[in-house]
Amino acid sequence: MTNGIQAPRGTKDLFGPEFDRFEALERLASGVARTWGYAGIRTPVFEDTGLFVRSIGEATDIVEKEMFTVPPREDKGDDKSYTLRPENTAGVVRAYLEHNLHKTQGLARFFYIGPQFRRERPQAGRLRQFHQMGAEVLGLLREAKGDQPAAPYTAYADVILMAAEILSRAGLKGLKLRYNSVGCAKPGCRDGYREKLKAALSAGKEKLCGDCQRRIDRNVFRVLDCKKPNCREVSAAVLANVPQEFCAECRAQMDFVSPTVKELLPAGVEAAHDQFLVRGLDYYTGTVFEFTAEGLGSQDAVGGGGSYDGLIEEMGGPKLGATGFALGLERVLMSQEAAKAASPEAPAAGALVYVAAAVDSPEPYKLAVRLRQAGIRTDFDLSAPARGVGNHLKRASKLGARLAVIVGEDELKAGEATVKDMAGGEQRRIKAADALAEVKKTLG
RNA sequence: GUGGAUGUAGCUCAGCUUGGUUAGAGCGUCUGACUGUGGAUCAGAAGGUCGCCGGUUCGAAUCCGGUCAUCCACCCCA
Repeated sequence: MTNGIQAPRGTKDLFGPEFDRFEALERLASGVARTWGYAGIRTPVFEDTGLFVRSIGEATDIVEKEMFTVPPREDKGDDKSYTLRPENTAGVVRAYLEHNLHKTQGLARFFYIGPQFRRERPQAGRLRQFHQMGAEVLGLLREAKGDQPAAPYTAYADVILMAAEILSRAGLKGLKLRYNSVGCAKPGCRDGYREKLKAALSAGKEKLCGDCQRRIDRNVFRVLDCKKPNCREVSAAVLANVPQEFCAECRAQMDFVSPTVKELLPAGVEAAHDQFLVRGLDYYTGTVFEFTAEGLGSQDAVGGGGSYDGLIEEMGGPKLGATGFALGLERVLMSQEAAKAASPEAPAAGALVYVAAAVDSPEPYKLAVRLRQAGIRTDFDLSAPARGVGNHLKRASKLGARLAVIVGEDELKAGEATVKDMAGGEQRRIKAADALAEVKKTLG
């Protein structure tokens, strides 16, 4: 067909077996998100242009040259400029604030699935309308306030592990997780490192490509991301001499996330700290990450994300942290097909188990992740390091949990866990190692 | 696009007619009673630019003007 109308450049029609695979992946992703205790959200496909400029950043490639923008219609007295969303985090944060969720639930966990739009030159794995599945944890208290303690770093690991779970269940081969810290906006953190990088890279400026020479002033970190061999050589030398230097909190975040994620990642997913990893959006702080897989050509990232502890405040909200990820569904499908993987079954939405951390330790969280990885819908409180048992049971009952698995100081010392039936109230102590089997048996 | 109504705490609303101490209630949230056991009850706490801008006034949530937003009906439409 050469003379008629065709789908716009960079878009595609989805039908037949492709539609079925797409739908199966959507079901898998939302099924996993639900077993991890995340609730769904759909935000508008377009938003005020300013929302993206403010969140993603004025000097980013996305905002500078890749947005589909509908200009204002001044003749109709309309001075609003709208833009098709290039990503979904800004919309979710906007909705979180607009509906005052920081006041009604404190910590919110959402997942979304939907089309995103970027006006780039299409290539394998890069469309102008593409689809993402993502998840966000919003409302992490960064420092203690009154009788509320600061949130632990669990949430930052949680989103990585959930993304890994989806990709792994999707049957992708050669899954690799790379992570890094990009520092935060606190004085002396990212700023200090940025200046040192700038100075060091400027010294070897002539060897860098034209783009990178410009990036030194505009956005130094993107130099580390350049794929050109000369630039890589220069940045490798620079990184060897200018070690990353971030604030205590950013380091602590990484010190928790790194071992926790490595221990709990699904089998077959490799993980490595990669100081070259940066992100193309300005709102990221602290730990960032990216997943790559086989079968994708030059665009080999299937998903990525990280924390964005400054964005909620930047958008006019309170000082609360957040973290999240997004997966490119078309890329996941490409990789899935290359791996000749069959469309996997989504985990069934069974009864809810609540894991109660009554002691400040990573062990209860690890237990929760293992239950989820076994397909059991499990809720875990990411907002506090530990709570009293009564407080936890109140939450469990409000969430409608069928079972509560309590790990407190006694249990931790003994290597045990208490499994309690929320309806009848009966409970028993078991070996922590038997918890999964016990929960499975009880749920039938 | 036309007409009507409404903006007060996270939610539902009272207060406005007749301007006057520190703007209230119920629900929700958090904390405690109950230092490791939930749903009930009781007590306490947090939470507000009274949509925004201007005017009148000694004084405005309250009166006046403008503006923005939302809702309803009509028109049109998937």
